[in-house]
Amino acid sequence: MNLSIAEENYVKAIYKLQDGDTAVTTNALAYELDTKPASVTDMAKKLKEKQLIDYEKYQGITLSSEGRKTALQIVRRHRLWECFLVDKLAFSWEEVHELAEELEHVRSEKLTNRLSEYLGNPTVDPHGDPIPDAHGKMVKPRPQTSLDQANAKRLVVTAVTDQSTALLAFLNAKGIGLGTQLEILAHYEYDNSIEIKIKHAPALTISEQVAKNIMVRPV
Amino acid sequence: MNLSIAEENYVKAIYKLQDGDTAVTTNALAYELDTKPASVTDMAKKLKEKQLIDYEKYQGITLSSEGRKTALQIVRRHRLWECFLVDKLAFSWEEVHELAEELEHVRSEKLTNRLSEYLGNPTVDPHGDPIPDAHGKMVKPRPQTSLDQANAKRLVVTAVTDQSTALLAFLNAKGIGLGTQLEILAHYEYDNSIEIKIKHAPALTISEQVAKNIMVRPV
DNA sequence: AAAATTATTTAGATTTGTCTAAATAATAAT
DNA sequence: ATTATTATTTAGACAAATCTAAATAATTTT
Ligand SMILES: [Mn+2]
Ligand SMILES: [Mn+2]
Ligand SMILES: [Mn+2]
Ligand SMILES: [Mn+2]
Repeated sequence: MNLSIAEENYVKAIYKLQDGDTAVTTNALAYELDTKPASVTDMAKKLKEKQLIDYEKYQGITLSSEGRKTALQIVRRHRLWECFLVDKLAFSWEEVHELAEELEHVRSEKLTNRLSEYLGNPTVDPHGDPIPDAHGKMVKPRPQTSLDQANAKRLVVTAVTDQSTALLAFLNAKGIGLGTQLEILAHYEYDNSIEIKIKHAPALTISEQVAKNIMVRPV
Repeated sequence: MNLSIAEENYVKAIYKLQDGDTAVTTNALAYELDTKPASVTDMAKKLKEKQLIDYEKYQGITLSSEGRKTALQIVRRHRLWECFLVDKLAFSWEEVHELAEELEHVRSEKLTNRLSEYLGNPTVDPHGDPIPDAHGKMVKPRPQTSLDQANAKRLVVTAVTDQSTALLAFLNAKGIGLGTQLEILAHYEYDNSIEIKIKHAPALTISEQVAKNIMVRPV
């Protein structure tokens, strides 16, 4: 099956939005891909034709098993390139998504596998997201919760769910990255902000919105 | 100026075919890009509109100075990725052109420059072709001639002009690569074939066609 | 200098991916 | 149970990149 770049982007977006077997809505997909619902409907028909998705009028979209396989390959390439950019070319984590968005469309299994090997077959990308292996298998991430719901006091950052440049740049500024260890000093119930302390740095307070997007596990 | 992948491929092909200020013909470009002359004419109008080429009906195509700048950037990216694939991912020289043909279209100066730096700012690619620097400047290659016209007896291979997989695979089989030192043992005037000797290997005879595509200089 | 050949361009279609505006379906509010 | 709102689809259009077939220009041969 030879997919265009546009088709690949749709398949990847559906994969991202599909939670379990809940169908993805036309509007959600349009918003994610920064396009119009009418365009999504058009593409849905094409992807159904190619048997990458299950789709019935007004019923939303789910990936077929073929579609899921395809999505995992694209995600694999995306995350491997992100690793390359960060580990080898010294890009920072907020710069790589956009570039990987293009690099992911170079469809060569040999290239992908060589790249993976060259990087030491990494299992997570610079944002803490798991990287599918050549067969589409991902390591099950160790149990993690968002920072706003963490019980333990001493935590380590394992991933970031919102990967917008804005949030990542904010976290950079505050010295928070993957692997950063932190301690919860206080929860303020007024706005659900959280006071945390990172080693060798003054305590700081972060908003609920930020805390929701930081994944952590007990250290 | 935001160019599509198709437009970039045209600009690069024109750059490749244009020898000095001789105009590139519609047919030559169609053949190079594996497309039809009618399509070339269509694209010529678009590229002229964008001021990347000079073009008048029936008069052929030449790059404008803007077009030349653009072409050099694409060539730079292409050749850097080829270096990456060979030097870092252990691809062999006949495999990389096709992949670089896609990677070259990721337009990020930062990525390009970081990649160059990571590779040690190479000045020639795996086929012996010079790599433009960030300003489009290339090292002037040291004087070289094709093997069929070489006078000296002891030579070193500096480049290959035909980069088809067929030729490169043939050269691999015969143990000939960039930097290979060889000695001319005989010219056979019957078919202009050449007998050569590479260190630690039996002598071999290569056809005129092969010899024409191997660039050498005296060792 | 015609005639024949080759090169190039035009005219008109097609495919892909997108859009706007209008129609219809589904869902929520009264 | 209507009505209003929201979500989705359809109809029709457009730009990009390509094609085939036909027309025209340029070049070469006789
Ligand atoms: Mn993408
Ligand atoms: Mn990522
Ligand atoms: Mn290309
Ligand atoms: Mn090359």
